[in-house]
Amino acid sequence: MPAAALIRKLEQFDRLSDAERQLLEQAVVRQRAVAKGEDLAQEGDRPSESLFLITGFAARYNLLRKGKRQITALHLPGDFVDLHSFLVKTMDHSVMAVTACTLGVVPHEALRAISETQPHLTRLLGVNMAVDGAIHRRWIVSIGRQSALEHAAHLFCEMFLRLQAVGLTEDDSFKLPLTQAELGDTLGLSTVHVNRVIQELRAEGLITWRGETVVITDWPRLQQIAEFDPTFLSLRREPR
Amino acid sequence: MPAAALIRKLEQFDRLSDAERQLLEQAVVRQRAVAKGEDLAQEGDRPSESLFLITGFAARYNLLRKGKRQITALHLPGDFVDLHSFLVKTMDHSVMAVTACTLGVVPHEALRAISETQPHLTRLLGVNMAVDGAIHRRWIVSIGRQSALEHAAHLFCEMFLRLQAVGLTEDDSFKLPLTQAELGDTLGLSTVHVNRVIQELRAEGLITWRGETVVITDWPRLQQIAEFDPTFLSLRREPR
DNA sequence: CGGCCCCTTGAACTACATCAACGGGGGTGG
DNA sequence: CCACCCCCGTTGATGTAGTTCAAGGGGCCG
Repeated sequence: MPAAALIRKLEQFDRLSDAERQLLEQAVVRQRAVAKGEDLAQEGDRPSESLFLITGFAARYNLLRKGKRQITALHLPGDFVDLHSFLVKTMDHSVMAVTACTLGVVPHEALRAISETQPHLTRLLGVNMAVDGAIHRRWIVSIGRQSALEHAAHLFCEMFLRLQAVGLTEDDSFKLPLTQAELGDTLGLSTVHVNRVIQELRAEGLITWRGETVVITDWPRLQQIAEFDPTFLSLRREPR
Repeated sequence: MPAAALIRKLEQFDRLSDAERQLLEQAVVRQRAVAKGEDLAQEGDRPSESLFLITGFAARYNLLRKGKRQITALHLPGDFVDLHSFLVKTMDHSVMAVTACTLGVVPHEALRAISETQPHLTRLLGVNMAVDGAIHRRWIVSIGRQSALEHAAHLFCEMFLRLQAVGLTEDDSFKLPLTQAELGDTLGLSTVHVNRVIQELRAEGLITWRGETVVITDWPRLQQIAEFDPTFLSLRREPR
């Protein structure tokens, strides 16, 4: 069932019919494995297929002169990493495998076929893109107007809820397979400062983070510091 | 022809048939005028219609505790300000009229009808959302990893090309009806620093900006400083 | 004529960046 | 199996881009 992760993700937004589930299964023509650190796609590419994560973590990023890097999205199982490439044709960013990943491959022809005959499924893929956009906007707010501590707190809240929605949390903990340098490129901070912010979150008793395991030890206060409001994730199932 | 601005915008991406143009005209059930400074929509709303700009400038924004504001998108004639509300139901941000605006009102029922029977038009609305997302990502890169000067330069490049695409530039100049405070909320900077950055752009001979009129006096260098690559705007017409 | 906005300038402050260095753990090659 | 080394987290010291506070002046609207 290579499409299982994708189906679970879309079912966060609305119920799928059996027929729709079956169509999604058929749309996944093969799987692809990518090693940690490899690129799944690169800026400037004009791919003929879109990819979603079955297992692993991936990140969209852009590079600037002087080697600065900004990560613009983090993706986890069930997420499309480049659904938009079906519509906008040329990639405006690269995508890297943060951990080893397995991916489901959906040809653009299959997406086009869905868009021609499956309005409801098409809308759900649209919801998917819209939620990506909502997350992007919330990141803009965090980078633009919150302190490093608040911003980091917000990211932990977001990752917790997104992982919980796909069954990848355990009680108050989850796996976060990012280095502090990668987290810096996500938050727009230097590695050194990320380290200090993490230590402050720990010292305040808000989280622990050893190895890959994050434990949220004071959710209410973390949420309050981050000014986290989960609405933007659209994690409620309703008719669409 | 209340839908004219919208039609022109969608035709940036691909040709429309006469039938499609007519459907868009019918989808606009009325117009709405909003005074400068008023909100067109507010965070938490669950609107039953989407709005696009016929004339004027609008901005999406979020407020934080302590009154900090971040603008997450600037919109100009032809742009939907809340197309996603059709799919995600509840607004995760507010929208304000930066200038007096006239808006086209498209009921969600009309969008649903289009999604049921007009796959090509539906894809073009999807392109619209995807480009919004691409702009969001580029803003994340600018806020996160570029200096205030580079970021401001990038915004001027972006606004110039987007306005040019809808015929609102004249040679190298365009109207930018933003105050420096609003620009600060867009760039994630204080008003004072915006003022200094603008002065530096002027001193370097890159732009002039008096009243509402911006003139780009050295496009190549402005683009180079900003690391501006127009690809993310998808301003090429191709089959979708 | 009065009162706001809005732009502008100066001065002091601070959050975060940069530079430099070290220790531990895990993988790799000899 | 051991040794090396590189990546990753951590800490200290210093530098700086951007913030904050304060104040004045010009234009436009009531």
